[in-house]
This record gives sequence, structure tokens and C-alpha cells, in this order.
Amino acid sequence: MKTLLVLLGPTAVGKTELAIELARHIGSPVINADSRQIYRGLPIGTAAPTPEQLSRAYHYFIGTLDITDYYSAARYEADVLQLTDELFKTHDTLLLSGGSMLYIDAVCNGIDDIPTITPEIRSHLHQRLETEGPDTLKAELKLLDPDYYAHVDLKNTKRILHALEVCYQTGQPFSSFRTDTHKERPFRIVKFGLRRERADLFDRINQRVKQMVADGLLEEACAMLPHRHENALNTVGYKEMFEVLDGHWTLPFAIERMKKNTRVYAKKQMTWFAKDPDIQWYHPSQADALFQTVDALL
RNA sequence: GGUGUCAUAGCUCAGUUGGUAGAGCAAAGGACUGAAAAUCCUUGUGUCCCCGGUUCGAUUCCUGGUGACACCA
Repeated sequence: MKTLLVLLGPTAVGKTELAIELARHIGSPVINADSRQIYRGLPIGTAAPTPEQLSRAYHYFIGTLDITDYYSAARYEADVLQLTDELFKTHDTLLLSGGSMLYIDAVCNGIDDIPTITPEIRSHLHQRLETEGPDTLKAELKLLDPDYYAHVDLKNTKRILHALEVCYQTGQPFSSFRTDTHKERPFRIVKFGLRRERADLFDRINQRVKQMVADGLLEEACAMLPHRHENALNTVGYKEMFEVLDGHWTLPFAIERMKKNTRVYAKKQMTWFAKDPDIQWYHPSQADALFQTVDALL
């Protein structure tokens, strides 16, 4: 039986290194599941695998997109399924590793089939939000899709906007596309989670942020300055460095904010993963036990 | 040594004309289906520095103590 192993966990827990070891152990490449490491030019701020690490295991979806490329969880789902289709011809077991909750969910459970929004409709609605405010758009959603309106968090403008985008593009209510069904995959999925004591994890986050800045994060962000409004750069680390480059924040202040925001992000990941009963949890120091469990599976 | 000011949430502070208290930040919890490292929601019991006094009742007023700061010696 073909098997997809999924290695997940909060940021800075130690996934990258363990993924390489596990990949080598089972003879698989690493399929990256990190929504920001996919972009080229962000190796420091996204803690992407180093050239040395990349040389020890082949990685997919690291630095393959241009910063201006559109991407989404649905595209990731399609890309990964196409890749696994191909790789399973020569492999029995593959490894997917990362911390992007929605991307992992899209691969494991599938995501509803919704048309990609054209840039015209997207920017048109953005402008209307600017000029008319959220209340008008909410009222419109209430008319076009009362079902979704009843369920959506009305304070979350981004969700309102997206629902309206779909309504306008398709002429049908957004909720008519939301089936909430789980897609079956032609392979078995086994999920392993890495976790640490919170104080330990937060300590690693703080250390890593410091190291990123020492490694040249500010310069990396500076090179990306012309693209600062791209979604890929709406990301912990870059947002704070842009404030420094604008002269709004001092570097030490930005570093503290970055530590805090990374901790908040890690907490969000843990909250999301905690809901998934299929995850088998390990401490990174229990790699041997994890490998034994994997061996017993295969 | 003298005089004055201050002592309240993890931090910075507000406030209670005497009826046991609340902001910001920090922190914690949660939601999540095509922008997800995004976006959004919820959460404040704390010896109101300590011992006494006045009072039905003191964190608030008063005596004393302790500590911090400022000024004067």
C-alpha cells in the first residue's frame, strides 16, 4: 500500500532536520508543506532548508515560486497530488513535511472546488471596500448568499470579500461551493506531529529570530522592498523589517515584535493541530521511537 | 540625618468625594475550505506595600514602619 507520511508541528520545533533524516531513512524526497518557503528569495526569514540540508535530501516546493506568483492552498493540493502520482510509481512511501495548516489539510482532506478569482474582480472589490466600507459589502452578501452570511464571522472582512468574489465571478452563492466533504486519496496518510514544552519552543523561537537577523534578514527584506505588497511578504519577519526600513521602528524593537509574532503564530499552529485526532505526537528527541513506528507501518 | 512625592494586574499606570478596582502592553484561550506565517474573535481576583487607629465598612482618611525617587543638608 502506498503511504504518505506527514511530519508537522509548530514553527521552530525542529521539523526541517528531522524531515531530512526521516526522508533518508525511508528513501523518499521531502515534499515541503510550508506556504512561504515555496517562494524564492526568502531563505532567511522563512528558515528554509540550507544548501547543506538540501544536498542531503531532495526537496520539492522550496524556492520554486517567484515572489509575484499567485498561489493558494488549492493549487498546492493539485501540485502535490500530481507529484505524488508520479513519485508513487517508484516509491512506496513519501514524506510531506511542514507547518502550514491549511496546505496540509488541503492535501489530506481536499479543498472544495471553487473557481480562482480573476485579478479584475479581486481588485474591484478591494476598491469598493475602500470607498464604500464593509457595511455595504456585508449587505450585499446578505442578499447574494444568506446562508453564508448567517455563518460567517461578520467582523472578518477578508472572508466577506472572498465570498462576494465567488458570488460575482460565478453568479452563484459562495456557500453552494462549500461541500465540506473529505476527498478520498489513493494512498494511506499517516500523520506525525512534533512538539516541545512551550517554554522550550519559545526559547528556540527567540534564539532563531536573533540568528535570522544576524544572518542578514534585514538585507533580505530590503531586497524585497519593491514587492512589499505581495501576499507572500505579508509574513512574520518581513513585516517587522519593513517597519525598520521605513524608519518607524528601531531594529531591537522590531526583533522583539518578531519574537512575539512568531510565538503567536506557533500557538495558532498548535491550536489547529490539536483538533486533529489522527496525529501521533513525538518530542524531537524521540526520533528513534518515531522511526521504529514508521518501520512497523511499512 | 531633614523635607516632600510615590507604593494598585507580569510591566507602565488610571481610579475609588470611604461601599474590596480598570486601561494599554504582555500573556492565555479559540475560530478557520482557493491571500492561511493570512484574517478574525474571546478572556483581567489582584494580600490595591505592612502593623495599628477612626468607621457599620478602609485599597481610599490618620499614626507608625518598610521600600523607591527627588530636593535640602
